[in-house]
Amino acid sequence: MTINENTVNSAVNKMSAWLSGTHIEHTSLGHTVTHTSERHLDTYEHLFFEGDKSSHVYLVVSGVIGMYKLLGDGRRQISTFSYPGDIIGLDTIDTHVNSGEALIKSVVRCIPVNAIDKLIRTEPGFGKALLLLTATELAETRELMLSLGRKSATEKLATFLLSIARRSANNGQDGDSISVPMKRSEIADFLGLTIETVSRCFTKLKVSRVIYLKCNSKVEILDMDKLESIACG
Amino acid sequence: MTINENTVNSAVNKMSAWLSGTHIEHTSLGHTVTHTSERHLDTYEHLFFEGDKSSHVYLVVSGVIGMYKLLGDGRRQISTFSYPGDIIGLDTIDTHVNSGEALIKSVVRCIPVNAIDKLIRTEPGFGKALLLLTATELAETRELMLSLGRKSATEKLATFLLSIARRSANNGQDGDSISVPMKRSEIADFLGLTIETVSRCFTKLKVSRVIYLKCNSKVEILDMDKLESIACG
DNA sequence: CGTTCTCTTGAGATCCCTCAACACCTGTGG
DNA sequence: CCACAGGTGTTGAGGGATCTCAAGAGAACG
Repeated sequence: MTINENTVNSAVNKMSAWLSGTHIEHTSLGHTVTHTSERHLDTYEHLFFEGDKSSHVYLVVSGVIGMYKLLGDGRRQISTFSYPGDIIGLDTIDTHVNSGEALIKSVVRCIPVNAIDKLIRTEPGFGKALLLLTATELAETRELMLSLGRKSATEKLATFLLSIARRSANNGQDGDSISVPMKRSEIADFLGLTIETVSRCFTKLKVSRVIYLKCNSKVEILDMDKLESIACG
Repeated sequence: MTINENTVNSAVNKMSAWLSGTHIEHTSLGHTVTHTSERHLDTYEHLFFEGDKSSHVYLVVSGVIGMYKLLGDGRRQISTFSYPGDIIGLDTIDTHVNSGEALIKSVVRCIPVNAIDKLIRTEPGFGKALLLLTATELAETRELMLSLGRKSATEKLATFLLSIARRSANNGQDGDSISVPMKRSEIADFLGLTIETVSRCFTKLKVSRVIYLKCNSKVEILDMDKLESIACG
């Protein structure tokens, strides 16, 4: 078996199918899958908190979930934003190591962990697909570390906007006109900056005609080459 | 199956046994396992570079391997240090996303990826153990992001020393007298700082009697409570 | 006993943070 | 319709943590 990007995409698709039940109906696991349920979250509502026992894995159906950790004095680091199709809880062994909060109204499908265990034992390829997804998430997280540890504020923001643009393009949407559903404070906590610095960097990119802001949550990328060269230093 | 820290430790042990062959001898996979080989690395020798096709997964036998990424202008971010017992390549799908370099003379066992695939298909529990390891590594990486993004220089160094101390204690060694096998420049590239700042923070911890330096690679922790309170902000 | 590499320390520069004021938007109630 | 309040984003001024540049101290090695 050759493993490449297509394999991963296929794993993502199959995974979504498995977890939302379309795959499973035809198997002996139909019973288990009827136990999955949807959960609707309002803006700022939490899916779970750091330290909670982990009972489920979640498939994001719509909206955006932010995963974060806090320091004692309130400093926050958002480790990832989870979009529709993403799976939440792959970093979880026994208890949640992050808190998960809906940034906007969101819907998730809840899969009990014992259902996951059962799928691993009984569905050929499921465990492998889960492993590929987790490996991909690990690789992405380490890419982020490069941003956090070694890039300047503007480089961080450019990198962030590019990652959203690429995600958009991968989903068949326009990669040049992107939607940024999170607030400045959430971007700041993701990039290890303050809201003021994020705002100033947006202004800098605006003034240099690299981006155009239709509104605070709609960014048009005017000069993709320049954005990429800023992002890579 | 309840998943907790013991499960993970057991997974690590079993994984090491599987990959070094002691488990496998008794199975039909003895043939495959004879294809694993050891590789000896000198200080600064690379195991692989970012972008290389990934042919193997590696089990660290001795020494320390640093995994890192570079920006175009030479800025470096080390994403993890791999110690004996650790597995390298869990973040890898098709090509390596990091470069792997030996920080000191090291030995690794090389397991071809197709052998991994075979083990997943034939050894019950192997895929699950691999998934647990990858999930643990993801959780640890996200913990690091909190350090990188939100902690001060001294807090970062304290956190780093603590993590080494905990690893030592877990291996049955003295957690108060730890070995720091990496240079200042490697610590700096791991914590997102400069060597000068790392040096100054060492001095600060020394002067405030939290640690004592026998030599540059041997740190004695004099006040564990204080070190922990510094690390958590 | 030089040479080289690493680490430490100091002085000044820089980037980002802090604090503060204000602009903008939205919803609410008079 | 306007006044007002609360949330969010922008901009400015000043300060501080870390970086840069530079010099020198230690350690390792032939």
